[in-house]
Amino acid sequence: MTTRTAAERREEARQAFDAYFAQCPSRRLLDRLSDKWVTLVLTALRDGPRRYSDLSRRIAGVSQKMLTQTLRGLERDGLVSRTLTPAVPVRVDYELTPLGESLMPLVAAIKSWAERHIEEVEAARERYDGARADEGFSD
Amino acid sequence: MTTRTAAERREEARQAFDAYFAQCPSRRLLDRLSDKWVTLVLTALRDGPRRYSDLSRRIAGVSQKMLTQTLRGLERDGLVSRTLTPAVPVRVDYELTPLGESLMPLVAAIKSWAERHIEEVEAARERYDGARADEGFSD
DNA sequence: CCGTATCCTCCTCGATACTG
DNA sequence: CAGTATCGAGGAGGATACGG
Repeated sequence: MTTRTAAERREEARQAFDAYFAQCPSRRLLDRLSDKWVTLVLTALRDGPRRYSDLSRRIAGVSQKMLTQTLRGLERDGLVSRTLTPAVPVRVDYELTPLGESLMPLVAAIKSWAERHIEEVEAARERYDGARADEGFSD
Repeated sequence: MTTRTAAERREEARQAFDAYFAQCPSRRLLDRLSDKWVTLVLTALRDGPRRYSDLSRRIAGVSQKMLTQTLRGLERDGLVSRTLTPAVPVRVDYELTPLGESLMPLVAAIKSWAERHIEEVEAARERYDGARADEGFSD
């Protein structure tokens, strides 16, 4: 039996792997942090609560959709808390939770590595691109 | 005078911000690490050099395209080195550079935070989703 | 064995318009 | 002020086929 082709078996393996991979804690964390707006929002909240409109102004170029979506995600994950003050007009404040705070050292660590090593990376990149250019493409 | 609309000014701001943001070292690092395959490749190389075909087997579900693309990127950034042995058939080995090695503690730190706090995140998530469900959507 | 080139499909994100 | 709803463009990534 096994009328499955190699392609089919591969496909199954991929799906099983995806399912497993989606559960991986480090992966979930990286997926969160890698989001373009997440670290910016977290950083904007570092010094205390901020209003929605405040965040929207401080974080240049963010659309309403992405800001809301990002905040919702962070709230859902318990990294940020949302406080609604029912007045007219309404007032909404966002703030880091203790869990969110505990993440900040990690952000700092990333920042630190990047600052210490970015020049090496840039240099490597130029070497690499330079080498490519040499090996003649010339059309 | 500025005949620019608010939308136009916003667009300019966004582009300027994008350009600035793209330069940010932490961002570049996060963008690299967040790539689905990067951490897997780095981890697969942790214990020494590996052949291309070896990596392709160890990393379930990766396509040739993505594996090559990932390795090229890492090589370009100086995190991984590529050694070609001209035989028939060819043999290619990949290995972490010292720069690449220096990144591993960071990966470990992420792994560690995730493992320590993932349950809090999951719990928060269930609370959040549960609360949503309560506030009656019932269409 | 180690790739590159092409096509094609999701899926994310921004723009826009509307609501409590 | 603080969102939600909808739509369309663009890019990332997989399948497939071919080259050194």
